[in-house]
Amino acid sequence: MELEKKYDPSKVEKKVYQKWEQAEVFKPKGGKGKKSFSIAIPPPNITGSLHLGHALNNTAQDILIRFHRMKGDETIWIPGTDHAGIATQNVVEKDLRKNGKSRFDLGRENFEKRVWQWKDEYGGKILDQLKKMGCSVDWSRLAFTMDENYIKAVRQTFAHYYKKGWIYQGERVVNWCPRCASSLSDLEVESKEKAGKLYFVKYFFKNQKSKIKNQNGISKIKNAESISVATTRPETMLGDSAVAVNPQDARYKNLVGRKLILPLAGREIEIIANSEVQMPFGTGAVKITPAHSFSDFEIGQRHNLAKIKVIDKDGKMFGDIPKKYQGLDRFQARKEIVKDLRSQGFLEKVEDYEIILPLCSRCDSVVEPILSQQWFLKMDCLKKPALEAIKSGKIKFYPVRYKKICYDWLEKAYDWCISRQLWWGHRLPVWQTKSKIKNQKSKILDLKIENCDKNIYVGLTPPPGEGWTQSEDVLDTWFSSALWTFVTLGWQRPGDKNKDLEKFHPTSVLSTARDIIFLWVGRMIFSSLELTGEIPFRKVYIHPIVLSEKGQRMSKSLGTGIDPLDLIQTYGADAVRFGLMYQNMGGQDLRFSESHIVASRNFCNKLWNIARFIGINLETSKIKNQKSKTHIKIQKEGTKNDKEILRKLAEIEKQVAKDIDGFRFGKATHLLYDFVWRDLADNYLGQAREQMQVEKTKESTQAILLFTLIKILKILHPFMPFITEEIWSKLYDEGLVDEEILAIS
RNA sequence: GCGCGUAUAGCUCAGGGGUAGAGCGCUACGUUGACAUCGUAGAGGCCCUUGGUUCAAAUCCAAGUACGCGCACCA
Repeated sequence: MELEKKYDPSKVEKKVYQKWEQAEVFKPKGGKGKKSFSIAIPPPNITGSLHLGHALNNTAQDILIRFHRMKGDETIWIPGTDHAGIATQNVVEKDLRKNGKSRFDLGRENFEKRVWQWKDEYGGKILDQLKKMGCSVDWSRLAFTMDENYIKAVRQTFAHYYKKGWIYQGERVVNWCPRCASSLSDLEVESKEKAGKLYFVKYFFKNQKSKIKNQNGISKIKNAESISVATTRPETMLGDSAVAVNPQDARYKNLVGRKLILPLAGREIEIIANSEVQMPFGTGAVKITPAHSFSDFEIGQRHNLAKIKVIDKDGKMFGDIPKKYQGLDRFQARKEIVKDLRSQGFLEKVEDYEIILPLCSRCDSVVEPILSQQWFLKMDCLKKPALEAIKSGKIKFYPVRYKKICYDWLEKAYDWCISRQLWWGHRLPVWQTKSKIKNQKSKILDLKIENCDKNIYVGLTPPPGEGWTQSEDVLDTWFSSALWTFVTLGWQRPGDKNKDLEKFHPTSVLSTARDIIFLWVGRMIFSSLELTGEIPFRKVYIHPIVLSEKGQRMSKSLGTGIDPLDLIQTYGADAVRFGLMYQNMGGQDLRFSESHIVASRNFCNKLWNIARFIGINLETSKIKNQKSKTHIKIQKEGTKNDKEILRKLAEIEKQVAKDIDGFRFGKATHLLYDFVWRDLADNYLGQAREQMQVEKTKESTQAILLFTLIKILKILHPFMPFITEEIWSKLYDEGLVDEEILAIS
């Protein structure tokens, strides 16, 4: 067997991948008594290209898949991409802006077309990257969260919830991003601390009204009877409908019920008692703005206060407010209002204060709590079985600490705002009509439920008849990705592919990063349990997040990102895979160091040269004619060295299998590295050289060398599939192994 | 504020109750040897701090410090 002196991945990888594809080795192979093993890939967003985190995650999954496939399990790994509503919309808008255009210039329909173009381009790139990584996914089952059947499944799900009465429409305060012009879920909001101010504003009692109105100077109203409130957001005061104090607060006890005149606006508001007010904070009196604050909304509900909107969806002041503030940007308005409060004597003092700014996780704009009409999904009934599945251990977490994190979130999750005011995504399957419905009980054919209610129709297809308009809103992107494991396996899809669902669901493993435990993992669990009656996966593997060597987040804009494709080009896919796993020791983060990729590249070459050494020293003609090529009589005849290497080899095989099973990829690669380099190359190869000089031990040593090579290729294959397959093919060409393709041997 | 994670060589990290380990980097030497993507030799460590357990602690326990992450409506 002749091998070139150096292993050159660029000559091998493409060829090998094509060979696998042609032989259809990635498709599940059934058989009697076969266990099934399945993974649905966390579908990458179509926003751009894959980063090192994806490379790590996909390598981990490919190791699992290849390991089980070689074990003889019926194995499937489903690839796909996520339409990623708000994220994708934003990148496409950004792209448009380069040409000075906005989505409004295109209009909704053309904008959607544009995003589909984007999807074709970038979705394709992402899939190509999976190939370059060597991922053994079943391409015949490629999925996208906006495939035709996926759309149908999403609508079916919406209708299902709606029928159960778990979806409702309501006017609530939601996180609103003025730039994205959409509502956001809590999980899409990031909090950042920032230096700000705390403004102390005097609200005067009603009987002082005339005095205030005639007021020009500060001195005159100084003695007027007033109550002081502290706020970080004075611009919202125009929407105040009360001032709240703690009923326990001796300072204000007697003032409850008194009327105040709202500064600048001149409206009358009341002092109310609320036990949630923290007495030590500020002045102990807090202004209540039900339309622009989550907590104030709650208080407002309880006290039946007016919800006065003063900030519009574009972030500008509007509504029933003094003319001079109309149309002002919210931050400009704050300046103006503070100025006016000061000049009119309402501003008592200003203190420095660290405020927590809510920011849009997609575009970094300051999020505005705004009262608006949205759709919600009730969590009460959905979360119970999910909690049970986690608690009971039906779903296991690796590392185990994430179990509690997921459980705690789910336990206190409240109703999920599922509507978004975007153009890209699954439009709500809700139609409304202004005209009176003649036949209130008109049956809905495709759902067979009576879902006409308040002129609302919910169904898979538009309702019969004229005058219906579909909701402009789209669903939160996680509403659809929550269905990923079972929709990709054919849930609600007619035809014979539904066998997949039976065979492969629940999936075996979900491998993902910790930052989407809430967004995705939790929601998959309750969605799957409700819709299929099954858990979506048995094990959840949470892999470390890949940081730069300095500990920063990998990010293109920071210049800290590393393109896995560049690494693959330099070092080869196997080296990138092995190097990433070598660093994956199970911590919550991983500081990526290229030195380990270098080491892995060298390791590949080491392996190559071990094979070369063995190839040179084998008398292939002899072995070829043996019935079983790896059959060797080592037990009795072996030297001390032989026994030692074979014992270690057996140990490694066992240990690596255990480690893969327990998601200890780092440990497995360390073991393999040390065995191959130290025990095999450094020690045994030298010993073997000597043993082969002696006629008595020559033949058995050759047999052991071949046996060890074959074994180690198999053990290493899930980690470094290309080089092992290439060496294997050389062995096959020489007639040293029976099976043609290592990946399924 | 609450919770979680991490702390070992210049860097990235293993290990683990009893002489401190790897890769990368660095220094010196070495190509007839499967491999210079290699080999041999070497420099380089209060194993975060303080207590506790122990014959013995880098390791186990507790507290502290630093850094990172997550959650939380304190206006």
